[in-house]
Amino acid sequence: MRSASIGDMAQHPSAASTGRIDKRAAILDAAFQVFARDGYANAAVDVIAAAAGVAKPTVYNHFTDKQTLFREALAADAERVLGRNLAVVQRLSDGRGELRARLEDLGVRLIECYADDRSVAVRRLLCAEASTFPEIHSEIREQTGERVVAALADRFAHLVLDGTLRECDPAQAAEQFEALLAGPMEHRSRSGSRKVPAAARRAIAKAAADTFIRAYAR
Amino acid sequence: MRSASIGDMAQHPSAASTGRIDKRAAILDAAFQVFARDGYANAAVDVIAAAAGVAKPTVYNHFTDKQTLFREALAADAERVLGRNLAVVQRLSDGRGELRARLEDLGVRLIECYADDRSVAVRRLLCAEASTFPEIHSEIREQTGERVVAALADRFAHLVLDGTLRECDPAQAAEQFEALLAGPMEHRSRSGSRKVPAAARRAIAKAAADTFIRAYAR
DNA sequence: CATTGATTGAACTCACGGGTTCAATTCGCT
DNA sequence: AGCGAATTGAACCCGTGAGTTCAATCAATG
Repeated sequence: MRSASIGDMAQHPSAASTGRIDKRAAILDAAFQVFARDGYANAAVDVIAAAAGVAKPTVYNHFTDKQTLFREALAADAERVLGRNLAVVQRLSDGRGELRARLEDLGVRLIECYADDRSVAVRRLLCAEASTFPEIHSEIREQTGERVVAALADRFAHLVLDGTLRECDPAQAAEQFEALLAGPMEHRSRSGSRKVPAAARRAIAKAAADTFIRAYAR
Repeated sequence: MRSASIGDMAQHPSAASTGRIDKRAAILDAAFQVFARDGYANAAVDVIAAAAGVAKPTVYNHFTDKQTLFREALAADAERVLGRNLAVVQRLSDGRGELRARLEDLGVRLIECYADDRSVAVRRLLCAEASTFPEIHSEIREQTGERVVAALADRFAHLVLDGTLRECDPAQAAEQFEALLAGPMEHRSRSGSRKVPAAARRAIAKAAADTFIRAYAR
């Protein structure tokens, strides 16, 4: 038994009684973290195996090669991110309060998703390896960013129908609302690589909601 | 100090009669292209040297190592991109026509810069190697994206003073205007890795100007 | 023309990492 | 207990690429 794997098992609470099961999940998880930290090219399979508390051949037993491992790890995490985003967007329909309050709330929650470490890592990896993995770029991006905006557009379409929003193209409104959130977030995270503080995030959501209402509310 | 750098000062883009001069510029240019195409890790110095029409030791004669070469190549191209963007923003002050027309024009031109191959490559490399080159991330991003938005904010401040825009925070307005351009552009370039057609770009600029005016015009 | 310094090509060192092999071991299950 | 599949560790092969060395060459300057 490797002495290096001491703390590795501790990551997974469910790994207590895990003899040999769900090695696969552990590998995927470790792979994503290492890829996110070192980039695809710099990530060594040996390191991933160690991080997963697993021997290198085991990795190649589950995934044919490094590329496959990368694809699956990225896809898995992208799935989670997508799920959280969609859940947040769905909430908009439940809201019964003021439009402004509902939009601000939505904004804050979307920004939370956007700023999440895993989410940032997914976007970064996607962008970084877009040229070497063209397939992934289209697959994941389309099934993630695309669908979130589509879901948002759907919500907005309802708001147009019930007269809360003026007549407009819901898809465009959704695109722009997302842009009003993501753009300033990007801008903030430039100066200083530190995380954008919660207060600033609330301010961004407020500003986005304000501009959006001015442009789209009836 | 290299005495060879004497010739570097002479910015002779025409390398026709170039015996040994401005090898440096050629290397920087080739380096950027190769880095942009293959990513930092996959880019081989041998290949860069070949692309620049130069021997490998010559590369190491001008730049101590691969990292330095990367930094300088990226910085040089980021400079150009920044210059073009600032020039476009400055134009806004000259405009005498309708606010809408001026904003749409600005938008189209900014999108042009944004969609330019070199510009895309700079952003991609910056994002991709942000974790391995934290310094670059702050240096370039601050002195590029930051300054463009700042220049735009300055223009908007004038428009507030002369009553064209309502009273507002020009910095926020600038951030949002840029977001309304960049966000949808990103969104378009996701589905399909092809370039966003000119018509779609005009539509994005139009939509951005429209939303912006609704939110910020007096 | 000769000196000086940049340039060249080619070969070389060295570290790193993807992927494989294999015998020994362990696990899950009956 | 015992069987088969999965896991392990360790060594190994092999390509690749950063960075260096060196003798030969070239361009310019005095």
